[in-house]
Amino acid sequence: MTQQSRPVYLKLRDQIAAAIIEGVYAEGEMLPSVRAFAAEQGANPLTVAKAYQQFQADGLVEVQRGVGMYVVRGAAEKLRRSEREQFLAREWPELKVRMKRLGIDPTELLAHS
Amino acid sequence: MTQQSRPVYLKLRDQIAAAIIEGVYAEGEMLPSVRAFAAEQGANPLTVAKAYQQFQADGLVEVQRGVGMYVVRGAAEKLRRSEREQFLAREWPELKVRMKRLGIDPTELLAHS
DNA sequence: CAAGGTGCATCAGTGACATAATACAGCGCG
DNA sequence: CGCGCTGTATTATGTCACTGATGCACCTTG
Repeated sequence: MTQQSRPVYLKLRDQIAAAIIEGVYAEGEMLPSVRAFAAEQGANPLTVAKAYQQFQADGLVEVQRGVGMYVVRGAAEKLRRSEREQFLAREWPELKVRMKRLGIDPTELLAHS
Repeated sequence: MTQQSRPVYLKLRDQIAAAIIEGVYAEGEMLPSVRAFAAEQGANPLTVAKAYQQFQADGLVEVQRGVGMYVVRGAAEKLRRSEREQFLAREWPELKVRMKRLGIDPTELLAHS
């Protein structure tokens, strides 16, 4: 049967993204080192590095070799915008279809807030 | 960068589940044979069989050896209920948190219907 | 310079996934 | 019965994402 568990590096990636957006890792500040974060999360440093890499590629964090990775100014808002766009374009459409198929009314769900 | 492509057998499984709920494969009727469906989808018969297996295990389809797999009566509603429950319990909570973080107002999305 | 911290490149191992080639057991129909 | 269709069990192979261990280059600090 196997399973389909979300890869660790993606979980970490989402977790970090949320932290950046919410200001836990404020702009201009340093991200936890790959080793520190790995130890904290019980993961492998390389796996953490893989999660960090995407932010670096997107220009959301800057690497100072031998020092660490810093959150770029405007990263939080930039990240929020791109994630928002991704969500609306990719996930929401099929999500809406699926909810309709399951007989779920989105407006009803908001009442339980 | 790798990918994160959903396994084929899970895609097929979702596709079939949707078809059952929507009545494309009506109750009492026969599902496409593993070979036929495999040829149609460009997949391997074994992969299709793997997708079918879950429905069989959940008692949603019945196997008549040498004949084919039939959709059990009440399968559509049963499937809808279980999927609905899954969605509300597992996906929606974190989805709600995530939407809030991204500054997305669910009510706004309904306007685009 | 020496020590300890950073990220990162390289190589390797593991397991899920998909495909393939057969073979078998059961059923329907001519 | 014989043919063709069902699902399924078996075995094998190949691929690839994921994870991990090791070592290196770079920086800061004392």
